[in-house]
Amino acid sequence: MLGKRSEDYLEAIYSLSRKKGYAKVMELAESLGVKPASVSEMLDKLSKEGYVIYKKRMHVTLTDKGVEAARKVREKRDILIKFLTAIGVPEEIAESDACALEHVLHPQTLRQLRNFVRFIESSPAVNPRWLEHFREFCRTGKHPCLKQQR
Amino acid sequence: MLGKRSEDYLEAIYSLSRKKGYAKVMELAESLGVKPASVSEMLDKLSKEGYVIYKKRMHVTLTDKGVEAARKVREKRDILIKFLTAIGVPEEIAESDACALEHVLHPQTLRQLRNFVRFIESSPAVNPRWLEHFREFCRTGKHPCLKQQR
DNA sequence: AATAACATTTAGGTCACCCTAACTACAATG
DNA sequence: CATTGTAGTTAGGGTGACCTAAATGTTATT
Repeated sequence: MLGKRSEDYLEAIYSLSRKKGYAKVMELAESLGVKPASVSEMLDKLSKEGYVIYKKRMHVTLTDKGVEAARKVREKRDILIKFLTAIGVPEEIAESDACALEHVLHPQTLRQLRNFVRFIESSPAVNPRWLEHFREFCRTGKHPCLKQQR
Repeated sequence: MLGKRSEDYLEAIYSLSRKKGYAKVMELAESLGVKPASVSEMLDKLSKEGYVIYKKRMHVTLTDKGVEAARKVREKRDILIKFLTAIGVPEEIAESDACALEHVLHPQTLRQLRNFVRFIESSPAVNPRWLEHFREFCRTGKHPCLKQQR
């Protein structure tokens, strides 16, 4: 089974490939915050496991299996980013947290998050009332519906 | 710095201590899903680092430092559990996911999650309208406000 | 083509955790 | 009080992911 970190590598290869059709060791090292030696190593593993096509000193491409895996990762990540930014986490942080989160969540949990994101997105208004309220709550610490109470 | 797994150990010790005032190796192994040998080892480490008081073959207690650390973990976990169950993740799963999540989240993310939980809790109604709507959305896949549309 | 500059790989570690198997301390019971 | 069972420890390994330093292959420049 695909280790947690392997998924990150696949996703990184996927992203980098979108432009040029392949990825290089250096770029991967850079984008994963890791030394080239580690990438080299990991690529061997991924290639043995059939996720990438990789001959030493050549560039990397994903196999079909690899693409599929990478897509799944991307999809999860997107849900998480959307959710996190919706509740007011700054983009930067949302992205890196999403990265970390996607590994550990139970599919059911992910399903609910997906639901939640869809729920927000499918709301009649661009900013549903309650989301507005939430934002205000974050600013003021008070639920706007309780303003005049107490 | 306290490794991810160390936090789990501290939290487990904390929980087990609540009743009897201390924890035993076996219980910890059990509750962490790990063999006693591993616990023994970890306890040595935690004690060297000043989080627990532990003499071989005696029971374990947390130092003040240990309690503080454990409390932080518990607090994070609670927020996460509340949030996850609020969006409809089953209790069981929410608990184990919360466990995994607490390690990886940026403080800012956690802050927003905390906000979100408080927001829900401080709502005038026990079940705010939108939460009802969300539940319905989960069941039916449709946003209730759009019922008669298209 | 020779050399310099850069990209990649290899070899040999480290670190945090976990495991098994064999051992030891201890308490309980006959 | 000797025996047996249980809790805990030790020793020795293993794994995954990372690193540094020293090759080695590749490309570009003169």
